[in-house]
Amino acid sequence: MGTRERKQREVAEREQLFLDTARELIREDGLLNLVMARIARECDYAVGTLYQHFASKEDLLVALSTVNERERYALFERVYQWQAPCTRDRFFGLAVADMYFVRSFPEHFRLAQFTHTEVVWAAASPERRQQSLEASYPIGQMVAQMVNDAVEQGDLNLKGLKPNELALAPWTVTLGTHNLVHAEGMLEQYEMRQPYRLMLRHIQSMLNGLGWQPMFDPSDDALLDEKIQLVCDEVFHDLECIKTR
Amino acid sequence: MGTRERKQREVAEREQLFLDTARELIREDGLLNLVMARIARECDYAVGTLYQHFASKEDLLVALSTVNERERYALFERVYQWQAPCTRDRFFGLAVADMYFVRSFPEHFRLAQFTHTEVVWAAASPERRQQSLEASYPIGQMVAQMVNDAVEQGDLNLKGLKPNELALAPWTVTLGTHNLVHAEGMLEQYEMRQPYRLMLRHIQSMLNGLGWQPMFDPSDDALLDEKIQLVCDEVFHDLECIKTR
DNA sequence: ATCAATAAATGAATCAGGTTCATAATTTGC
DNA sequence: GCAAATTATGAACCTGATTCATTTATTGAT
Repeated sequence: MGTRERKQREVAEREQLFLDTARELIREDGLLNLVMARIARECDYAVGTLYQHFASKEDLLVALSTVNERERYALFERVYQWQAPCTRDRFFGLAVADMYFVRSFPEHFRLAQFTHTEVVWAAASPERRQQSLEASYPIGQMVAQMVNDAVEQGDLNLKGLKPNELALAPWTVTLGTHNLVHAEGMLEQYEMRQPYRLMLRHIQSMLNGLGWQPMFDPSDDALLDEKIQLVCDEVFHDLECIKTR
Repeated sequence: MGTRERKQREVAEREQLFLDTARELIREDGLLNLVMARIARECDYAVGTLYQHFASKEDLLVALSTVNERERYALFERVYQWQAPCTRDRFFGLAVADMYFVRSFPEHFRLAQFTHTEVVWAAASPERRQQSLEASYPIGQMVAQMVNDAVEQGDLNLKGLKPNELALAPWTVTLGTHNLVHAEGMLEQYEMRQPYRLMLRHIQSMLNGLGWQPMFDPSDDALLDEKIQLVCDEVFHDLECIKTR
């Protein structure tokens, strides 16, 4: 009989329900206002049941971040599979994918930030931490592979860096941008609009600086639009196109 | 009589004591373990007295972040005053200054991140928020001025960007790096060592990408050392030189 | 179908820490 | 030296995470 596995499936479904509800509550009230009892109540379960799934609030947050990370992987994977003729366009696609990701999971950036704090990280169960790392690891591998592809095509010279070390450069640009976008009052102060469009432009400047061929004129707004559109059309045709201005 | 102003000074001194103690406690136990009662106890005051200075825990954190920000301004200011012959070296000095800053205030990055969260930001008093913005504003002005200087010298072309928009590029690189360095288990996973040295190299690549003259060969380790050393010697001679490897 | 054993669910009780506020101590003005 | 005003105090209150004794449901054997 499949009683045992039905049971397991039910448990897994409930866990997903808890996580989905938590994400929704975070979206509504913010990460810092998330209340465990509220999650349980919304799902019509007792707090104790919630704690049967998650060792602590931190444990739940790491689990949630892991789910998001898998979703991110899925988006990056689509770019990875994209048979673009130009290695640079393909890599640039990752930055665009990142924008699709934040649109769907606007709270992920802050959440990931939070879960990777020592205290929080330590308060999650070892299994959760393991799963979290396992979820983000392949992203790094994929990115490294795309860098390697470019090197093989002769479009890029590592100049002594490891693929991941080179990829760190654009990574910091996206991360830093998320950081600023989420910082209340920060960009407003300097009257910076369209931070994400600026991000894409700066990514292009960065790729220029890394010597990734062919060079790109970052001041050519129309060309940037074109490159963004290319990714939207060829990789994310089923999703509503992102807007950068 | 100077009774009134003596009183004011005493109050200001106590506020500083609270803030210094808070910073120390955060350094010891981490931001998330900061306990208001503990701050008061360490300073031999009652909690109520602490709350006479700060409207809430968040208010205290914003105040602390502001103090740090002023310190950062002081470091940047030194770079700004530096009469370097090369506008690019001078701008690069800001990134080096940032490293001096994180060395002295290792928890500032996370703190600033936290205080600029909507909930926290909203829970601080309007005056604190105002002061916080006022503390970071001149940094932006200074950076923008350095960009303008470079444009005037003919070392840089804004290509349609405002000075702050251009400066955003290296800013995101530093911010993203802090982010990753503070993310438990993240860089370790990809075996990335010397993240801050990589940061400086990537900053140089970014400046190349932005077309800031003269160009720099980012693969030249000795040259990078030289540029770092230059800033340490000419701007921060009184401080122990930072190490990037 | 019934019963004992086992597993799972429950939510009241416990505990930690932020915040308040009535009371006590101190300072001020006269 | 005294009343009023100011400031300091910390016990009490409140919210929310976590636990665990009790209740309820499931399983397996007869």
